[in-house]
Amino acid sequence: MSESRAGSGGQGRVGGNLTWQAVRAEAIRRIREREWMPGSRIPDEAELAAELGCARATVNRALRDLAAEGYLERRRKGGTRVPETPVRKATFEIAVIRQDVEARGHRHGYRLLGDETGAAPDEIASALGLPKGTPLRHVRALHLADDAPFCLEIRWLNPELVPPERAVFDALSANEWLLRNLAYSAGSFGFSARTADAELAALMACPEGAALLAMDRTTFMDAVPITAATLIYREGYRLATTM
Amino acid sequence: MSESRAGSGGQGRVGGNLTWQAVRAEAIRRIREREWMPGSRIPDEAELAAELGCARATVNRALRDLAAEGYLERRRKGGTRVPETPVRKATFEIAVIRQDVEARGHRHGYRLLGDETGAAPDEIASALGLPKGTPLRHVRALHLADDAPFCLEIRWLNPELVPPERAVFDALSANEWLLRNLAYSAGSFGFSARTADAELAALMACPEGAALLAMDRTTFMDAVPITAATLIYREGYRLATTM
DNA sequence: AAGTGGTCTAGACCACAAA
DNA sequence: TTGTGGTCTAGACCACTTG
Repeated sequence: MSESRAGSGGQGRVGGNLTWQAVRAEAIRRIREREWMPGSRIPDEAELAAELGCARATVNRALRDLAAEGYLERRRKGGTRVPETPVRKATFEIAVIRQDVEARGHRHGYRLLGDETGAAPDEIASALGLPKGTPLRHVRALHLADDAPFCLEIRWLNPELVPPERAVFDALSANEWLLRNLAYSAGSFGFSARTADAELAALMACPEGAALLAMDRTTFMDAVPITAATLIYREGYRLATTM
Repeated sequence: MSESRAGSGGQGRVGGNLTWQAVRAEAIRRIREREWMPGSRIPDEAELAAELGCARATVNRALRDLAAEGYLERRRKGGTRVPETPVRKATFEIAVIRQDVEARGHRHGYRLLGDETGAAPDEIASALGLPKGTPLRHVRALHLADDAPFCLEIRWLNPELVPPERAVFDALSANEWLLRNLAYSAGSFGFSARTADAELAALMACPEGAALLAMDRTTFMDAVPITAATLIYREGYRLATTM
């Protein structure tokens, strides 16, 4: 999705060569001004290249980028179409919690709450594709921002990949250890809202009944489960990104 | 990033040519196995191309893809590095609410709750970069899934771009009208949790005090504000994606 | 069967930022 | 200044899918 978007001066011609950003901009213009109607097929790459006066590869780069952003749909032999109702894509940056805290101008603190290995709850095991009752390492920790609770980290770990002897989370959080030591290859995550029960309220220093943002993730390395985690953020937390 | 990830049989050689996916896979392997250490610089494109036996453009495509995913950091003249603490990127698909409902196997329903134009609250005006008191169109609507409340849409609209005469939201939601009619070029969005007050509880048919997931967005077309919106989802809603 | 996008190559020039 | 990534070109072959 359109990285630097720099080019020679920004866009347009460079002595006769159109940049892919310029092609992209022209395509967006045509979509926005209904020159290319929703649902209709647009000219193929070779045609556009000839019309715009650039190489087909340049057109390809631009249209591929737009397809990744949801502006276009492309299929071999089927051609390129403007979607009836576009599904726009937005990118989130999943940073380490410590960095998140520091980026907000706070001092990061960390407290390990618990770390034991035992049979995983059924829902966790199934989310990781493991048989019921598989032993997993269960870690709970609290991240602080200027000494105030910021994020509760609740996690189940594959003990074979993250053995208690090798990976100690007294000072460095599992969140950070994993990101540094295990490059995951696949996974999923989601957002939901959760009501603070008495225990949560005590931990997060918020009123019982408060609404907290929860983010859950599962990650795998080549189909081998690494971890299932839930991160519960302090009251009022907002996770944001730009498009 | 990394679209189809197909290639000739998946990856690897095609009679002597490495695909960019194969180069990508090899790079990930070297990162994961610490052949390329975190923080260190990796060989430049020309070197890798020679080593792997492919064109530099192929290496470029692979490494550019990895950089977009957060696996690598690239800078001109600075070379390509493995980040100390990677910031992984994940992509969300922002679909029309109706499609979201239907994708979950429900029948979508819609009820317009209100539509008036008046001075915007200060916080809304400032989020859109408008002077205090700018008149905006204020629309509220409820989306239903099988007749049960699914999502409350609260929105402020730029009346010049979305005039009440031209854009009527009796049957088609503003959500869908906008996506169909105004391609936005920039914006931001965020997630947070919100407690249901009495009014919200009544609208969403949930207990007062329930935790609801809220998503807020602002969108612009070439720096011209289009809309600021808050979508409040039913209790228990989870917005998910994969990486 | 054939059309369209997906990708590779080899060579070239340029922009940017580090040395 | 100069090394490294960013991009363009022209030509080629291939893969997927639709007719």
